Amino acid sequence: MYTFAEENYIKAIFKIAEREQNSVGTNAISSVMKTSAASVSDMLRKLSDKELIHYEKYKGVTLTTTGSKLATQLIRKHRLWEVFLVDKLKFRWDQVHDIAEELEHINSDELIRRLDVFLGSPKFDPHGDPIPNAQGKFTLRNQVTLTDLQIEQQGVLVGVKEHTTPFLEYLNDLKIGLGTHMKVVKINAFDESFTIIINQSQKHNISKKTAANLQVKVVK
Amino acid sequence: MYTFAEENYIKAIFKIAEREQNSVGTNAISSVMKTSAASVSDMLRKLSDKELIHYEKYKGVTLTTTGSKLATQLIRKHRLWEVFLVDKLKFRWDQVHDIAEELEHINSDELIRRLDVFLGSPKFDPHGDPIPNAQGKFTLRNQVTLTDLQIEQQGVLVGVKEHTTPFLEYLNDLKIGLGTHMKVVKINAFDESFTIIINQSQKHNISKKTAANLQVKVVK
DNA sequence: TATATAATTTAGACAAATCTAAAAATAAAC
DNA sequence: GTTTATTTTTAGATTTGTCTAAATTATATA
Repeated sequence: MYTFAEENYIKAIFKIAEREQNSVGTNAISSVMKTSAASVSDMLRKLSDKELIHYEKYKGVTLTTTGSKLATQLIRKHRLWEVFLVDKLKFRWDQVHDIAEELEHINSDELIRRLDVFLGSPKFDPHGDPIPNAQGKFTLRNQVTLTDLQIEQQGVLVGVKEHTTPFLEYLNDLKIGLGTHMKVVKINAFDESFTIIINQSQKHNISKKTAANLQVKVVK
Repeated sequence: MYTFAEENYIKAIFKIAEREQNSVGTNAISSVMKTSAASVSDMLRKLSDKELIHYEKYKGVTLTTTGSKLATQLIRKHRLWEVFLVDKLKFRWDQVHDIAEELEHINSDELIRRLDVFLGSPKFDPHGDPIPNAQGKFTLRNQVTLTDLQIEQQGVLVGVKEHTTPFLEYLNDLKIGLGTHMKVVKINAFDESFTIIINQSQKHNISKKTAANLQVKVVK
């Protein structure tokens, strides 16, 4: 079995590799893990010894098949626990990340199998992120970020890229949540901010940065 | 906050102190924790520095108020999670101890508060052990071990002292569980074993050791 | 009570995960 | 294509939790 630290490194590597296509560098990991580059170097040697990553000094790393499976199973556990916390324990979506971060390290395949059944085998978590199945396969979905929409185009919020409490609380304040209908009515040349109408009623002005973190399914 | 190791030591000390009245010795702890006495000595110094235990070298330890609160909260968490695993995820009572042993270290008061509500604020866990409330108070119950019963006396199983899988599986095989009615029909002089009738039908012979691990509420 | 036995602590070591400071390798700039 | 800057690794320490072996203290026995 793996330590919490090892599991967290593998998750970090997976996440970085998801956006940057090529191999993952030490600095990128140290920034995600909030540790020194030296600590990362030490850990990479260990992860390589355990055959979770392919590692060549100074060349960055990629996950092995084993490492990749571990990462998707951790993500599966994290997201299933988030569904439990929101659906069953009635937490808000902005409260669940840190608790799930601990719960994902609980070690029992049977537990996750049963939790999945108990929750009705959900395909997406409370932030709209897909939950990989037991084989590590993610459900794909047609989605774009709000910034991809033109004026007068409309979408339904299906996900958020950023999971931090401040961002989610900001969306709560705006009464924006998964399922919220949004129509772009103006893109402001000066600061590239978006003026949107949510659920055919409330008008809001949101920054480009905010819009870039909203994933929507286009509707006509 | 405390490390897993520290929490496990505090739980061990609490459990030993529960049965032995006086202060708890290093060897007793090392035997429960399956570590060397030397490791225990090291840890006792740390726990004492953190004011979780009263410690005088060579004199054994007792929990401070802080230590005692920590112990009961860990027990509360452990037992609530066991209820979740059995009631909601449909695990058997012999499968839940090890998983709860991990879950009890998850750190969120709000999580436990909500879990308790979700489960309907249960007062006993799947093994019949009382669940301390948020203030650390245990519900008491009139109970004796089966060995305290005389011939022809009857009881209902309300708890088991031993939580190991082999013991609980043995009880499963005998169709003995919480709520099972049992009547002592014979105490065998030779090996002190008990002959009992369960649920007015099946007759079983169980060892004194087994009987001593069954907690019953006397019925007439 | 003196001595043997048991319990406990100390000494010294090790693995895991981290750090800072310094060295080495790679990439960027001129 | 050197030189400079950046990235990465190594060296040497530290903390936590553990170990074995040796020393010390307490308890039991004769």
